[in-house]
Amino acid sequence: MQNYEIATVIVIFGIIDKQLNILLVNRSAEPENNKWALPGGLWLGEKNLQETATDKLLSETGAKDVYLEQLFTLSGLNASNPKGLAVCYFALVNEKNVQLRKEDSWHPKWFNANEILDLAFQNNLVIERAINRIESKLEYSNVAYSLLPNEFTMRELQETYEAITGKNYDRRNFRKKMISNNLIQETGNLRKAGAHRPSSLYEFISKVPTIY
Amino acid sequence: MQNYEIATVIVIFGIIDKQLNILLVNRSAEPENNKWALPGGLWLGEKNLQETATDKLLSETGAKDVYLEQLFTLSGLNASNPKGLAVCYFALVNEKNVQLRKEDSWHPKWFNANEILDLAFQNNLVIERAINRIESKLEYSNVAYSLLPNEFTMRELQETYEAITGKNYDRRNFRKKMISNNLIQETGNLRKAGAHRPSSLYEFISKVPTIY
DNA sequence: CCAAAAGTGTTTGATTTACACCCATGA
DNA sequence: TCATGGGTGTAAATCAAACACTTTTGG
Repeated sequence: MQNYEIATVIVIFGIIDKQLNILLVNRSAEPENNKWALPGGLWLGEKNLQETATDKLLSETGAKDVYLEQLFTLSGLNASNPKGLAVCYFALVNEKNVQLRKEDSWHPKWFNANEILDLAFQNNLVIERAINRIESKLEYSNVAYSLLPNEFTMRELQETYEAITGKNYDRRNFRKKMISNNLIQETGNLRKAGAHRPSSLYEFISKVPTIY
Repeated sequence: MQNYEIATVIVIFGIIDKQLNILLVNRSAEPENNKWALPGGLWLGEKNLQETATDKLLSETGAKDVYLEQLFTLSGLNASNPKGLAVCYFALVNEKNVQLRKEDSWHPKWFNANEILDLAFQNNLVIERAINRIESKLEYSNVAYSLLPNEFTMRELQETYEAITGKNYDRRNFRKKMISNNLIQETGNLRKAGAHRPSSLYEFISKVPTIY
């Protein structure tokens, strides 16, 4: 008789070159050996689920205090064991703070979210749902804080939003909307960056995840 | 060493006397013996999770083909076993079609969602999240189909919405919004119900759950 | 003809969209 | 002084909210 096999799986998002990217690992073990897959690990029941996912995220990226939200739970994680469960999460990290584990035999690597190949398990489904979720939370929540540095320009914020939704926004309207949202505020600092007017820097008013 | 204990738990909503109600059972077993709790059962890994929840819903209410959506998964289901997981669902049923199991020693019973007592496990949290989820889906999805009969009046639809959100709507604006939503259509039938103008009957155009 | 609920349209305000010019800086 | 990106305001359109009278029926 087979035993329960419970895994946490994380869709880790980052923005690279103004594009939404996802961190994948190349499996060096059966099943699905040598296929690209979402990072994850077995849940042993020693910690709670959220902590397990947090730990996995930390070990994979070095990222702490980032947005991490549960997506859903899938059964049939693994075709060879019907008693498999995958508890799926998604996380948003500032790619600049990420240290990938070069020595890792699983070769973690960023992939453009719009060009994801055929992944192991049901990972493509998980990614699709993760992207839907982040898009729907973008407008009314502060999720994006976790993708950006503490201070950022309005343009960087806009580019982050555009990377996620794939849409382009009018600069003036975007600014008005963001400010009227009461999610961000000016820090009072300026950033000089070349032969043009310096830009004001903003920060998120709250960095506490809002879960619905 | 303790073993994994994985349960599915369901928040079953119905409208009774124009109020949002939730089906609870009175536990007749340890742990939390004699406390009210959400219905649920152990997942044995024989079927997938959704089917397990569907089966539980059927056995508890007799309801089939209803809206059933996964909410989230909690660890620490059960204080005595850290390896416990609760995969939580919520379902919407038309209370008129429900047959509670009178002979059941767990005495299933409807409770007004606004007057829920102190429940076993983390069930109060689960209910809170379930109510949030249903409210946020109400406006843009067809979830309500599952709470209503196939044909219903505009007023019944409005009362259903009001029961869930706790708000009152203007009849004229509500009607306009519902029709412009493209979720419902007139069936062409009328219902005569007393000394007043008969009401048109409506139906949901689609009864396929929309999951985001 | 009266009581009861169903059905309907318009006006107002709020929100969202579209759109173009001036500002501060470095080279 | 010029090129570059940063910053701002207004008009039009759309959407949401407020609001009251007429219709159909049964008794």
